[in-house]
Amino acid sequence: MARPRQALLTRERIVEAAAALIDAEGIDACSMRRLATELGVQGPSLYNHFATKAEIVDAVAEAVVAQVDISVFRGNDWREGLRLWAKSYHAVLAAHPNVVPVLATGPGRRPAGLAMAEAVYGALIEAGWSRARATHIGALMRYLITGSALGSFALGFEADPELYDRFPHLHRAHELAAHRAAVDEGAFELGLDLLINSLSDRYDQGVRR
Amino acid sequence: MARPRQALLTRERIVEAAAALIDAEGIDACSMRRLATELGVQGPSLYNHFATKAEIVDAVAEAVVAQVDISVFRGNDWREGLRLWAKSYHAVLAAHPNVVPVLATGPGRRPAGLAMAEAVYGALIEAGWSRARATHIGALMRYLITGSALGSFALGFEADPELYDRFPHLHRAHELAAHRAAVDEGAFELGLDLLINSLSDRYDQGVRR
DNA sequence: TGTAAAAACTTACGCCGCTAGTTTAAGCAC
DNA sequence: GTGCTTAAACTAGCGGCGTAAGTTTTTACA
Repeated sequence: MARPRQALLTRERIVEAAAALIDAEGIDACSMRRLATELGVQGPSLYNHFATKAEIVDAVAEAVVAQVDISVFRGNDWREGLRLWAKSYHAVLAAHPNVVPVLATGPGRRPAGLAMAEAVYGALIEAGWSRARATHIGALMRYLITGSALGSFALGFEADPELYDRFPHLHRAHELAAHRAAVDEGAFELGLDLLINSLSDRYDQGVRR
Repeated sequence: MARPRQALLTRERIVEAAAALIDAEGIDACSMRRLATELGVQGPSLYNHFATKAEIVDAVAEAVVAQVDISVFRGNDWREGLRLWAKSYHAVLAAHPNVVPVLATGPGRRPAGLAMAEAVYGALIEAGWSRARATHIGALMRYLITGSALGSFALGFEADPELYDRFPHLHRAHELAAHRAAVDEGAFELGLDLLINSLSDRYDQGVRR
C-alpha cells in the first residue's frame, strides 16, 4: 500500500491504542510491530508520526498525568488541596498501573507534568512554605503516591505457606495477596493522613522551613 | 571449547559481574551476551547456571537487599529500629540506583527480602501494633524508601529555563538538578521524621491499630 | 573402566527497535 | 491543468535480544 487517500494514523490514534495496549497487557506487549498491528498497519509506519518508541510511551504517560485534577488547589486551603490532589493522582495511577513504572522515573518534562509541579509547588509557596521545604514536600508526596502505586506490597508474598517456616511473623503473609487492594489503600491513606497532619501541625506552630 | 578442566563460571561470579555491569551501565546494558562477554564466555553458557535472565537479575537484587542492616531492630525501641533500618535501606539503594527499579516492583520472595519483612513486621507486632497497622506501616516505609530512591525528583527538570515561562513558580526549577542529591536527601529525611514522629505520637496515645 | 552428568560450545528461531529506500496520493505554485 | 514537493503508507533488512537445541569434552562415580 502506498499513501492512502485518507490517513490511517494520527498521533492521537496511536497514543490511544498504545495506552489501551499497555493498560490491557503491560508495557512489554506494546512493541512497535504489535501496536501497528493493533492499528491495522505495518510496524515502521508509526515512524511517520513519532521519532522513537520512547516518544510514544512518553505521550501515553503525559495523557495519564493530564487526568490528575490540579484544580483542587484553587479555592482550598493548602492542606485540603494537597490531600485532594494526592487522592486524585493516586486514583489515576490505580486505574493505569502498567504506566506507573514509566512515571516513577521522573516527573516528566512534558506540559502536564510541569503544570502539576507548578500547581503543587505554587500552592505550597503561596501558603508560606520556604522554597526548600516546598520542594521537599512535593517530592515527598510523589514518593508516597508513586511508591504506593508501583509495587503492590502485598503481592510480593507468594501463596506457598511453607516458604515462611523460618519467618514466624510472616506465617500468614500469603493471605495478603487476597487483600492486596485493601492493604495498599490502607497504607496510602495512613501515609497521607500522617504526612499532612504532621505538616499541618508544623505549619500551625510557625515552622515553615 | 568443550567442557574446561576448571569451570569458568559459578553462580557467584555471574551475579558479581551482573551487579557490576548494572551498577556501571544500567540494566539495559546487562544482556546475556554482554554479560557473558564480560566473563570471557559465550552467551548461552550462562544457562548452565541460571534458567533465565530474570533469575540472574533476581539474584542481583537479592544481593543488594542482603546488604541492608536488619540487626538494628534488636536492642532498639521500635521507633529507633525503624529509623535506623530505613536509613540503612536508603543508603544501600542510593549506592545501587540502577537496581532500584527491580526492587520497586515487589519485596521479593527470596530469603533476604523475606528476612527483612520478618524483621520489620516482627518488631512492629512485638511493639504492640495490630497486624493490620503493622502491615500498613511496613508498606508505607517501603513507599518512602523506594519512592525516594527511584526517580530523583530534582532530575526531572531540564536545564532549559525558557521551558518554564508558563510556570512562574518553576522559573528556578532547572537549578534543582545541580542539588539533586541534597533535595532527595532532604525530602527523605523530612518524610522519615514526619512519619516516625507522628506514628510515635499515636503510639504514645495508645492508638495502635 | 564404562557411563552419566556437567559445562563449555555452535547454530538458529522469532522477536525487538529502527533505517533505508520505494510507491502513491495530496496539496500547492504557476 | 501540470508539475513539484511533501506526506504516509509500504517492503526489506540490520544488529541485538532471550533462549532452545544439539554437540563436544571433561569430570566424577558405580
